[in-house]
Amino acid sequence: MDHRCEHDAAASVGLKGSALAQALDQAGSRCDSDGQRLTAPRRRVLELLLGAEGPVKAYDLIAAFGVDGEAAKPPTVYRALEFLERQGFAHRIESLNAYVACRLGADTHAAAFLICDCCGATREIEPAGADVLVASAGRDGFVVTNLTVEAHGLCAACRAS
Amino acid sequence: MDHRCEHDAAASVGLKGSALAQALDQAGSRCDSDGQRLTAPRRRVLELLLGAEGPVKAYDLIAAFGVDGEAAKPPTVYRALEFLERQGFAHRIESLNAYVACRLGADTHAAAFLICDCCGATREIEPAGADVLVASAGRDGFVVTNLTVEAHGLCAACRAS
DNA sequence: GCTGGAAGTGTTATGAAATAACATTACATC
DNA sequence: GATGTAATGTTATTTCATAACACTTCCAGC
Ligand SMILES: [Zn+2]
Ligand SMILES: [Zn+2]
Ligand SMILES: [Zn+2]
Ligand SMILES: [Zn+2]
Repeated sequence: MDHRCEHDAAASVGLKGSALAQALDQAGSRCDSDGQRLTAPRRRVLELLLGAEGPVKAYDLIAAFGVDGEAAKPPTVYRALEFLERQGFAHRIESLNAYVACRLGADTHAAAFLICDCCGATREIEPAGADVLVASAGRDGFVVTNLTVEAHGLCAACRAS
Repeated sequence: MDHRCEHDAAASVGLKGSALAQALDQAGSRCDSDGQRLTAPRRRVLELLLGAEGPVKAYDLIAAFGVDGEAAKPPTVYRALEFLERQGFAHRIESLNAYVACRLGADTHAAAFLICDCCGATREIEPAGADVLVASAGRDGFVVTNLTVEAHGLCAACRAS
């Protein structure tokens, strides 16, 4: 789980400037049409996630929350994260105790991640094979409402070295 | 995640008596042939997991550790859990912060769980579709060493009510 | 059998992650 | 502008997990 090598974490680059503003506006629009409110703290946490280069710990969000360097109170951030997750704007990565902005857009969806245990790079992927599992569960009468897949391993860069 | 209904958690029944003893002996044998040691604390934690009816929290293991009702120290149990997971005798369920004995036997393997958010029943299943995902990751140069799938939803019993 | 190193354990203390509980404020609807 | 709901602010606490270091057990090689 920790970085055990000297590689650049080739994680998805965080959004900046107008790209960031645009992504936030998009989120705002989707909230509007869904009857949801992208309030200030929610927007701020999403901004931090979108701007980050990889998964972010809750307490790092808490520390970075205030524009003036002032920390937030934990519930402020945890509530925002809960909302963002519910709306499909963010995912929690259970095996890291960390959070990422969704990079696949669209609605709430099964989340799948490839997590390099060497450099820490984390990539959200289409959950290939998820339909098979959901169908298999359905045959037993189990209805899946939420599915998470977390694959740990080594990325191409770290394997090469 | 909490029990929100009055159903019996139709979880896998915990092992007792000779079945439990046999399972522990089997684990011991497998450790022997693998050059591993199923020491007393490891064996005790595995015993607690095998005897439980579902996922168990680490601090519940800590509290139940002493046969005389005396609690263990956290590192004792966490180390044992780490070992049991490494050997494939137990799994950590990330989305519950809880641990279960592996019910599929055999070696270390991808773990998949169906978790009923209503009654709490948790079932380990064969990770259908996992091969597809691993193959897909492999095409990108990512080698999966460890895969976890956690599906939340409603079990047949809870859906029926 | 002694011995040296590795693996495992005991113990104390601390750190990290998340939530409970309750007061207060914003917001839409009537 | 009254009313109810959703969201936020704030304090405190709970839950989960690990760091650090001393001590013991085990086994291989002498
Ligand atoms: Zn996503
Ligand atoms: Zn890597
Ligand atoms: Zn298993
Ligand atoms: Zn159920």
